[in-house]
Amino acid sequence: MRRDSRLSGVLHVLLHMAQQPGPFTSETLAKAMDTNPVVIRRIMAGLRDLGYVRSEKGHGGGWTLACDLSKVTLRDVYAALGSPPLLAMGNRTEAPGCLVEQAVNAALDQAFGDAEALLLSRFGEVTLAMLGADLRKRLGSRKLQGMSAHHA
Amino acid sequence: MRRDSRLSGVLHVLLHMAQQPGPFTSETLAKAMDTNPVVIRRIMAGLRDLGYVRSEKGHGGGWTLACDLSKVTLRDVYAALGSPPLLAMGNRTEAPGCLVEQAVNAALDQAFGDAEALLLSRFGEVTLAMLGADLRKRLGSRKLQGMSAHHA
DNA sequence: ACGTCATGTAACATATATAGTTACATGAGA
DNA sequence: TCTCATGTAACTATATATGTTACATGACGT
Repeated sequence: MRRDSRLSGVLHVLLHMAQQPGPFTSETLAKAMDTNPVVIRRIMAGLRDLGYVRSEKGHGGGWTLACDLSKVTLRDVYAALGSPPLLAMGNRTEAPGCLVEQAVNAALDQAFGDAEALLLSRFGEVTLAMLGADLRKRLGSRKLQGMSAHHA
Repeated sequence: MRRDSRLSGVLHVLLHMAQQPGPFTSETLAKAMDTNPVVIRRIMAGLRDLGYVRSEKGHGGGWTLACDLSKVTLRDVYAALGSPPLLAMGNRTEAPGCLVEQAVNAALDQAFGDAEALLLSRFGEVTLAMLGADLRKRLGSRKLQGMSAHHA
């Protein structure tokens, strides 16, 4: 399987939602992401359970943001997904009897642990509000590009 | 499939080989690692191509170390495996047209890049000789444990 | 009440990558 | 020339993310 893209996907959804008031149906969001509504519900389930978003059934239902975007970090979102594995590599055997394997594991675990810690730390530094601000900046420069195209 | 354990596996092999003079057949090594000889040949192929080990066919053949263990780092070994993916996560789409996706990718790429760079850097700091020294230390304390058990 | 809409979820299908296994060709040495 | 060992292709097994279908649950409007 290709690499896990759920974090990327769910952030995409949240940022789309932050651009305009909701609610958004899974189908609408799925079309924007070129995927299936069930996939949306799947990756959003954890966020709903933690109260970052709300979902309503029936007419006028769908997904709504339910958190302060400046208080939720990528690390929170990652945790809401169930904290899936970060690294593609690991030890052959955990808690091996073989001393050779223990020596190898010790060295690798050190490096793996450092990398995971750094990644989580970086995730913790970025809020959804910061992502939104970056997006608005990108939207702004695109608008300017459009205008200069008009002028040209 | 569970996480890629080839680096762990090949280091295990190399450390075993460093403990006594070779050559070692794939079958011997496979038994020590509780796996299949073909798996050994597979993960050793890249190391052979780069000259870190040598392989000989026929009677008395097998695998031999062919490098200065103090000059080869985990990073070299990782590269010899073909530099497989380090991270289990990635972006949904590379080079997306959607600005939302671009904003998400930019944030994640930053974190992913940092983590990968750190991991490679850590790999580069550890030589096979250092692993061997750590192993001998572990072998030593096990021997002492055995002796104190005799005394008790 | 009833029909429609939307989520919730199970079940199944698809795709991809590692690991394990079998089979056989190649080549070295006794 | 027989045996041993590597080199490699091909196939199987397994795990996981993703895509899809089907249906139950519940909310809203008529």
